[in-house]
Amino acid sequence: MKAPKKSDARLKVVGKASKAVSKRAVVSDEKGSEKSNDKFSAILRGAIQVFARSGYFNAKVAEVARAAGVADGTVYLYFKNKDDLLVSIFNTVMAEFNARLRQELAAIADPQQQLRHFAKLHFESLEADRELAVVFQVEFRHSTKFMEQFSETMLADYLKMLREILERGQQQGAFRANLNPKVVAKVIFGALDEMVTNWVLSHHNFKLTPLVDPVMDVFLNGIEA
Amino acid sequence: MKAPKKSDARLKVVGKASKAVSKRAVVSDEKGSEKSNDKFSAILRGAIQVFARSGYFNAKVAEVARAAGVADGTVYLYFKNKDDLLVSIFNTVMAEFNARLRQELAAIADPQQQLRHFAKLHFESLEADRELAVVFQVEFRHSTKFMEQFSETMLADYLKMLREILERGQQQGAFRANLNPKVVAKVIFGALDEMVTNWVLSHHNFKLTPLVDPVMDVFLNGIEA
Amino acid sequence: MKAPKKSDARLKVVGKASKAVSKRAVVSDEKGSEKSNDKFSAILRGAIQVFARSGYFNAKVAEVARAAGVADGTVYLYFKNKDDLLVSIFNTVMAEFNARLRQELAAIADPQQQLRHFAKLHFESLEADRELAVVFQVEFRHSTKFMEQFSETMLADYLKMLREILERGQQQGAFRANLNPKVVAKVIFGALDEMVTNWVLSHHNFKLTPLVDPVMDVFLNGIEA
Amino acid sequence: MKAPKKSDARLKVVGKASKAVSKRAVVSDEKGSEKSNDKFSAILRGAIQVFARSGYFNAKVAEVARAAGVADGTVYLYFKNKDDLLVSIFNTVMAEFNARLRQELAAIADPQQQLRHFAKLHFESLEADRELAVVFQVEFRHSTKFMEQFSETMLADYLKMLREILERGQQQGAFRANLNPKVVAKVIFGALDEMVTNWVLSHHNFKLTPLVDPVMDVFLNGIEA
DNA sequence: AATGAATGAGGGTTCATTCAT
DNA sequence: TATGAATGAACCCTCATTCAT
Repeated sequence: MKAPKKSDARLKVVGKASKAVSKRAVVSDEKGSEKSNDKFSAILRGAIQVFARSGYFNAKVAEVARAAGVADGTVYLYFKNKDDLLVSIFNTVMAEFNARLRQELAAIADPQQQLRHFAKLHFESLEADRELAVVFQVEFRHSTKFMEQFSETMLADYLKMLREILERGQQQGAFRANLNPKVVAKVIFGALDEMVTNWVLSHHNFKLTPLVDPVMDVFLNGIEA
Repeated sequence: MKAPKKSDARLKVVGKASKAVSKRAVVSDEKGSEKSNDKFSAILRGAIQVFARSGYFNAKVAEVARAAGVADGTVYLYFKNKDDLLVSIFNTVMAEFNARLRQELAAIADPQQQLRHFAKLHFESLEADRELAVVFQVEFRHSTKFMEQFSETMLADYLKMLREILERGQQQGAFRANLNPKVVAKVIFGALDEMVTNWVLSHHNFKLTPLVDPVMDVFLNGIEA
Repeated sequence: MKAPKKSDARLKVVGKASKAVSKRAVVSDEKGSEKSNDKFSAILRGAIQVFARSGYFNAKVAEVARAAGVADGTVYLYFKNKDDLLVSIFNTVMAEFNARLRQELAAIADPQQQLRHFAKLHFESLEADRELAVVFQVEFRHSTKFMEQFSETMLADYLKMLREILERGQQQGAFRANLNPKVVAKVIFGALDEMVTNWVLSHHNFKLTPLVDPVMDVFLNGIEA
Repeated sequence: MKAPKKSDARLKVVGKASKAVSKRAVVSDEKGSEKSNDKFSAILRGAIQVFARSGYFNAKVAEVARAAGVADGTVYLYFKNKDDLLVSIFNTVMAEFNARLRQELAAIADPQQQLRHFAKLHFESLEADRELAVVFQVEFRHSTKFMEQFSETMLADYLKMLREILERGQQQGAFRANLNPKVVAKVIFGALDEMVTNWVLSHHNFKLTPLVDPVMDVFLNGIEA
C-alpha cells in the first residue's frame, strides 16, 4: 500500500515533550509514563480544539483545561504558559510531520514523484485533522515574534527537504538547472499553504487532496527541463 | 510611463471611510471634510505603525491614539472599535490596491506581461511600505473570523483579476487550456504571498521586486502551452 | 495654646503625590486639582482603612477601591500597584509628620522640653488615627525590602531630628556628654515605637499620651548630667 | 561560667511540637521519635531559612519543603498549614529562649547585673542566628492577628521576667520606687527590639552585643535611685 | 509515614470603551 | 468635535492544600 490510510494520516499529537517542561518524559508510545503522557497529550488536544474554535487570543486557558478534562492549574504542570501551548503544538506536530515526510520520501526515487508525494502528504495531514489545520493556517500566524520562530525552526526543515528534492532533480536532469531551488521551494510551499488556508476558510467545502495533481501540474510542467 | 515610480508605489492610506462608521464622509480627495479626513488617516497610519510594531492583540488603542496625535476617545469617533481599525486598514488599502491594479492592467495587452505586472505590483506595493507589509502578512491572519472576511471580500476581487488574466490568456492561446484558472490563481497568489511573508519575517534583508522574474518564470514556463 | 488641638493632631493624608504617578498634581490645599486630589486622598484613606482591617497581604485592591468609592481600575491611575499604596501611605504621612515635628520643635528652646514634645507628638499623631496607627505599627513591617526602605528614608529623618536634639542638649550641658547620640536616638525611638505597638495590639484599651511623662522620665533621668 | 559560650547562644530549634499538630510527639530530647523529630526540626529550619530570605508571604511551602529535604506533602504531616510554621517557629524559639533566660537569671543576684544579662542574652541569641533574627524582627510582625498572639503569649512571659527584675530591684532599693515597672519593661523591650531590628536591616554591618553597655547605661543611670 | 501530582480558588492588573465636560 | 479620566469586566497564573499510591 503506497499511501498511508486516512487514519494514519492524522497527526498524532503525542508526548514529544515541551522543552519548557523538562520533567516530562518524551516518548509517547512507551510503557512507563503512559499516565502523564496522556495528560500532556490531552491538554495539547484540548488546546488545538479550543484554539481552533475561539482563536488563540480569545481562548481561555480554563477552556483548554476543561476540554482536556484537567484542572486549570494542571496545564501549568505541563506547559510553561499559554504561549507554550501554541509553541508546543507547533513543535510536536511539525516534528512528527517532518519525520514522516523524510521517511516516506526516502522510499521514493523519482524526484517528480517525491514532489507529488510531498504535496500529497502536506494536504493529507491537514485535511485529516481539521482543527489542527485551523490552528496551523490561522493561529500560528499571530505575531511576528511567533512567526519568526515558526520560520526559523521547523519550517526551515520543511523547506530544506523541498530544496533537496529540487536539487537532486536538477542533478538528475529532471528539473531545469537554471532555477533557484530556494526560491522555487518557497514558491511551492506558498502555493500549498495557500490552498490549505483557502480550504480552511471555505469551511472545507471542497476536497484538498484532489488538488495535488492540478497544483503539481502547474509546477512540474514548468520545472521539467 | 510603464512602471510607476517608487513614490507612486506606496499605497496611500487615505480616508476611504470605514463602513462601520457612518457619520464620517468617505471619499478622501474631496474638498470639505479635509480636516477630519486628516484625522481619520492619521489614526489609520497610527494603527498600521503600532500594529506592525506590537502586533494587533498586544497593541493598545491608547498607543494608536498617541501615534496619531489624538486623544484616546477620538479614535472612537472615527472607528467603531479596535477591530474596526484592522478591518479599515484592510479595506482601505485593498480597495486602493485593486483599483490601481485594475487600472494599470487595462493598459497592458499581453497576458504574460499582465501576469508579470501583477506580481510586480504586488511586491512593489508592500515593499514600499514595510509597516503595512507587516500588518498585511501577519496581523491580518489573526482569527478565522477575520480571515474569512478577508477572503470573501477584497481578496476575492484580487483573485478574480488574476483569474481573468488567466482566462483571457487561455482564450488567446497564451496559456494551456487544460488548467483550472481558479486553482492556478490561488497557486500564484499563494506563491506571491509567501514570498512577501518571507521577506517580512527575514527583516527585509533581501529585495522583493527582483524576485518577480524568477517566480514568474516558474509559473509561465509551466503555464504556457 | 501650646499643644495643638486633637483635631490638628490627625495626620491629614493629602495629595503629596505618589512619585510613581507623575501626572498628578502634588499640593493638596490648592485650588485647581481639587478633584483628582480628592480621589488620590480617598484611595489612600481607603487603603489605610482596608490595610488596617485586613492586613496588607489579605487586603484586596478591589476592597480599597470600594472603600474609596472608585472603580478598581482607578486605583491604578493614581498608584503604580498595590505596593505603591503602602509606600505612598508611608511617604505621605511620614513627610507630613516630620515637617510638623520640625516646625514645632523649632519653637521650643529647652532640649528636655523638645524631647518631651517629640514623644508627645509621636504618640498624639498615632493615637488620633487608629487605623493609620495599625498600618504604621504592623503593616509597614512586612518585608525586609520594605523595612529597609522604611529605615533609609523617612525614619532616617526622624532619627536625625532626635539626634540633633540630643546633640544640642549635650552642647548646652543638659545631657551627659558621654552618651552616643545615635544609640540613644534609636533607644528612644524603639521605646516610643514599642509603646505604640503595644497600644495598637491591646486594642487601645489604655491611653497613649499619658505615657509621655513616665517614659520620658526614664530617659531624662538618665540623660541629664 | 557566667556567660554562655557563643555556641551556646544559638537557639536550637528542636522538636517542641506545634500545638496544632497533635499527632506528633512533643518533647525533643526524648528517645523514641528521634527520626520524625529530625524531620520536624528540619522543616522548621527550612522555614526559618526560606522566610528569612523571601519573607513569609512570598515564601512558598514548596520551597520550605525543598529546603528541608522533604516532599511538599510531608510539611502537612507536621504542621497544620503555612501559618502554623510561623507560629511554631515563634513558640519553639521563644519557649527555649525564655527557659534559658529564666534559668540564667536565677544564677544572678544583683538586679542591675540581671538586667544587663537580660539584654546581653537578647542580643546574643539573635546575633548568633541571623536568619532567625530576620524572621523574628520582620516576619513575625505581619498581621495584627499574629502580633496579638505574639504579645499575649510568649512576649508576655518575656515582659514578666523583665518586670520581676525591676520590681525586685525596687524592693532592694536598686531602682527608683516611683517607676512603673510595666512601663519600664516595655520601654526596655522596645529599645532592645529596635536595636536588633536596626541591626537586621543594616545587613549586620555592626556588632550587636557591644551595644549592651551603652544601652543599659541609658536605662540604669536613670533607673537607679 | 512519605510522596508529589493534581487541584481550583483567588486576585492583581490591564485596557477597550464610555461619557461628562 | 475633541478630550482623557474613569470604568469594570475579564483572565492568566500562583500556590496552599489534598489524597491516591
